[in-house]
Amino acid sequence: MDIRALEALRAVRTHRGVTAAAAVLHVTPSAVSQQLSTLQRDVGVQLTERVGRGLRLTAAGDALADAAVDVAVALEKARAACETFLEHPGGRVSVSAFQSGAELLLPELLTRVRALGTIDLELLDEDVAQDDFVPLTDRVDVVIAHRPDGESASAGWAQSEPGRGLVVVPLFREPLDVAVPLDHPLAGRDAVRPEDVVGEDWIAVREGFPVAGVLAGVSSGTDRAPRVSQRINDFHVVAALVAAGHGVALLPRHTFGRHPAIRLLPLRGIRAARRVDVLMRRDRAERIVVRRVVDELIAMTAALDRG
Amino acid sequence: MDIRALEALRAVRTHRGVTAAAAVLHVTPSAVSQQLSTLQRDVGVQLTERVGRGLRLTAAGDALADAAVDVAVALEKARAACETFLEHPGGRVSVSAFQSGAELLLPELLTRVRALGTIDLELLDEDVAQDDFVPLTDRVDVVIAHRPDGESASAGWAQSEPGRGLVVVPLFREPLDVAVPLDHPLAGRDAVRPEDVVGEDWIAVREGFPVAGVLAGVSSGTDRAPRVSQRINDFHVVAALVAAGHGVALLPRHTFGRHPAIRLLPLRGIRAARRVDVLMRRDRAERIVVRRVVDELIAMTAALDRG
DNA sequence: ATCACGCTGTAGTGTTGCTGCATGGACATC
DNA sequence: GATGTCCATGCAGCAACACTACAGCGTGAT
Repeated sequence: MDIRALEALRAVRTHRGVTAAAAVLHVTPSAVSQQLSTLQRDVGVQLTERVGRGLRLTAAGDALADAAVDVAVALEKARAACETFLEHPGGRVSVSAFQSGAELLLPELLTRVRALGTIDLELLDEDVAQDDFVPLTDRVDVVIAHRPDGESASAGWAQSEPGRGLVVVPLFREPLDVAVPLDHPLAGRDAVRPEDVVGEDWIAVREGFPVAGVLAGVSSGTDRAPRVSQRINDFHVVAALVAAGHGVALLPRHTFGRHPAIRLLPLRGIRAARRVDVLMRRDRAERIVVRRVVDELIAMTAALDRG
Repeated sequence: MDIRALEALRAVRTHRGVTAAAAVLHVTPSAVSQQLSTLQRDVGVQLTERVGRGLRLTAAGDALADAAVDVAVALEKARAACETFLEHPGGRVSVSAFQSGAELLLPELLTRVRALGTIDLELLDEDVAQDDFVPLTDRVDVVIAHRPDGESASAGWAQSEPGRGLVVVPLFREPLDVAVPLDHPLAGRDAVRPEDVVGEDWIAVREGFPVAGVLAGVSSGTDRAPRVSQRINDFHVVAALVAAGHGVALLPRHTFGRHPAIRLLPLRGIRAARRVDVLMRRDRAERIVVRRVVDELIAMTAALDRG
């Protein structure tokens, strides 16, 4: 029973296919396919089944993939057991964050981790759809992700059920405020209610991306649906559009609270917020250096609302 | 980090040397040595150190070996997870027992396991010194071993501390009675006391073998040491010698209670007994078929004194 | 009907891990 | 103090394994 084959099985599950799995494992699909077949021959049970032109794990394959997580965790614990005898646990840790989270967190994180000494961080900004955060954990040690407030962590992140190989560490809750230009009629207000702003032209994020659904909550207290005039993912572009008077938008408070050309108005009456979490593969989370990095993130965000 | 290398590390620890480890792994010492060096290069910590002309694990190596046990257990759990989807979990299970235990248990065990169906047993009788039962678990799935009564399991079996990779399942406690020939002056008694028999000529087992120390307990209540005239390990030879009037001996009650030519006299006043345990490597114990076999052993001996 | 996509075999190749043997250090014996 | 034995380790050679490249085939989309 080969470790690499178990790894391949996990990858096929999370990425729903041999080809995608092969990509993250940096091998050809043929190699993954062969690993699966040898694994299958070894255990004597059907592990995968064709569905359409794709592939899916059987119940046995699913169980084995779950067990494979424990194997990977045990292996990483073994490595960690040795690292405790090293005076300077070094190594490379990759961290990815969605765009605005990266802006808010990564500079200070890099400063703090540099101060720790021997860990060298590899920062990435990955702007992906909501469903693609979890697969990212196969390529990146620490994934900083966000999701709409209100969902439970296990509902927000697929495969976060215990044993499924995902560790979720909540960092903070960040309110989403209504951004208006400085010369907007509401700009002088301390806060707004949904009915105050539901009639505006809205600039939203693309469908499928995190917090896209939050805007729908604005209309929940009213009888109208918000009118979305633009769909822009980059919050800085959104802010520039708002500043220029092309509409209003929901923007994260901590990242854009000090923007000079727009005004952020808290929403009263509904919970408009996103939650920022750290996602990790359970085995990666065992690495001491990874733990250190996450500890820094927790310390950095301790002052923020943990909600 | 290779599984086989971790396995090699464990073997080097239990067998105290590269050569002995290589023997149980069915490879050359050179291969084991190379596995250790690649493992060492991988983790970056010294794992072994020369001591005399031999080799010993460092603290780091010891910790890694402990962690390696968990890896092996996780791997075996993975295999077991697949086997639950198999309707007939089959496979080979090897069982070894010390000589008299084998005589008492193995015939019925074989009958019972045959009745279960697809498991094929590989029986072995291994008469080894007390310290050599634990290393046996590397070659045999289920080791039936015995030890003097009164010792705790962790004292009796090296490496049985939690995490050390050994599972101990107590089976039963078997009294050791004084065997005398039928025409012996004491043969009519229901029981004897140490002072009754301490002056006899004793036939004992060789030093270092299980229950060798129990005879010393006979003299504890008296001021004399028992006179050992012969040292014979095979209980049937011992019984024949006793029957021929060449001395008395301590023999296990359940195995020799019905011997026609000797009489077994319970010892009053001291606890003269041995304990029979099942020893397994933790990873081997995870196999479903191994569990089945052990369950049969437990059921077979349920009627005996579990002490 | 054609194309595109995805998984799976097969042949070829590069790497890996093992064996066999020689070396050097450590303990025991004479 | 010299010799022999035992044990771990390095090196060369070899065999087995795992991956890549490519072709084939089934499925779904255009």
